[in-house]
Amino acid sequence: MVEHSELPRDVRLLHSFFRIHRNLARLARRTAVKNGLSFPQFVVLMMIAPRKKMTQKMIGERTFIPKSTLSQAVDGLVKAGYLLRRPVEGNRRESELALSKEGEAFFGELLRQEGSVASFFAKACQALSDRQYRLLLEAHQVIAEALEQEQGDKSRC
Amino acid sequence: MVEHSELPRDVRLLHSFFRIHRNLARLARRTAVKNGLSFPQFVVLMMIAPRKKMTQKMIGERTFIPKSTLSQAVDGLVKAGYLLRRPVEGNRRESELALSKEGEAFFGELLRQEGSVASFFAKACQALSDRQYRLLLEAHQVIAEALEQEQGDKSRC
DNA sequence: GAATCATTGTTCATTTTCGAACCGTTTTAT
DNA sequence: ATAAAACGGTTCGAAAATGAACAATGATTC
Repeated sequence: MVEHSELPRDVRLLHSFFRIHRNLARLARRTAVKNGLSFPQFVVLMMIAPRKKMTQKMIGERTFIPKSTLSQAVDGLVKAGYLLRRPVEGNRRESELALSKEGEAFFGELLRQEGSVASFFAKACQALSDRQYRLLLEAHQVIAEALEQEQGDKSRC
Repeated sequence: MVEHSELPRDVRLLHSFFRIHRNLARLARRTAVKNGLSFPQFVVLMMIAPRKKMTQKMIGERTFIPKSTLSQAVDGLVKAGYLLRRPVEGNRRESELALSKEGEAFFGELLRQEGSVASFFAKACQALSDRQYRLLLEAHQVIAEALEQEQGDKSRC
């Protein structure tokens, strides 16, 4: 194992997230494929599920999925009957996407499957104390905001 | 904005990581492409940089990059002169990969560029207190271990 | 109100990634 | 010692993801 403590703080933070990142990607992809979804499709459902409806534009802004990819992913989900697509009222340019009954059932079931990403996070969750959990979410919030700003920072920390 | 606090703890944790995940993927990909690397190639360098040398097998185990993808990524890096490849001593099956002088310089420079993933994490880093930073790494360690075990958990938390 | 510009989403050609079959090497079993 | 199985890595065809050009709509300016 590499001696991470020798690395600068920022690089170490990057590595820490990278490790989770790779695991998340691996587990999410596995869950998606097992259920006949592409990875972007999984991301779209993940994003829309708690809100029930969103515009395609909004999904693009939040997920950073390139719009050509997004367009195709959404198209597949609509054809599969998991999403309902219609133009936004009073704006024929944007599309509004809503989770269908079938989509809701499908995705709920998918997350509940043994071996799904969610099941692993359930386990991870149990390994954290309440306090750890709360502080983790707070820290993530701060970090996400930093990553979503326009410019990075050259100075080390 | 969705009312995340209504979601179960595990799903909320998943969403929290997902947000960082998408940002990390976006920024890392941007940094990679800007420097003529594919995403897996970036991951390989990221992994090998602090250790200087690793076997290809080891990289595969830690990154979860499919071996066909990994093989091609490594091949490109070798051809570009960033990695040195030779069979492991006493085992003609595995290959040992080492960062070349050029590779080290290249990757170091890449991380230092304005707008690189690392620069964004430097900024994020500054937004955290020492205590937050320490607790974050601890929590990540616990979570990564849970994700890397064989089986997930069906029960909620 | 016509012309120009910006925005949202789609299409399509290209590039990237992946899984399956495969090859050579090492290990295990008999 | 030989056969069989396991392993690490590569190759190659198929599938997925991407960027660039485009079409349709909406906003802005003169």
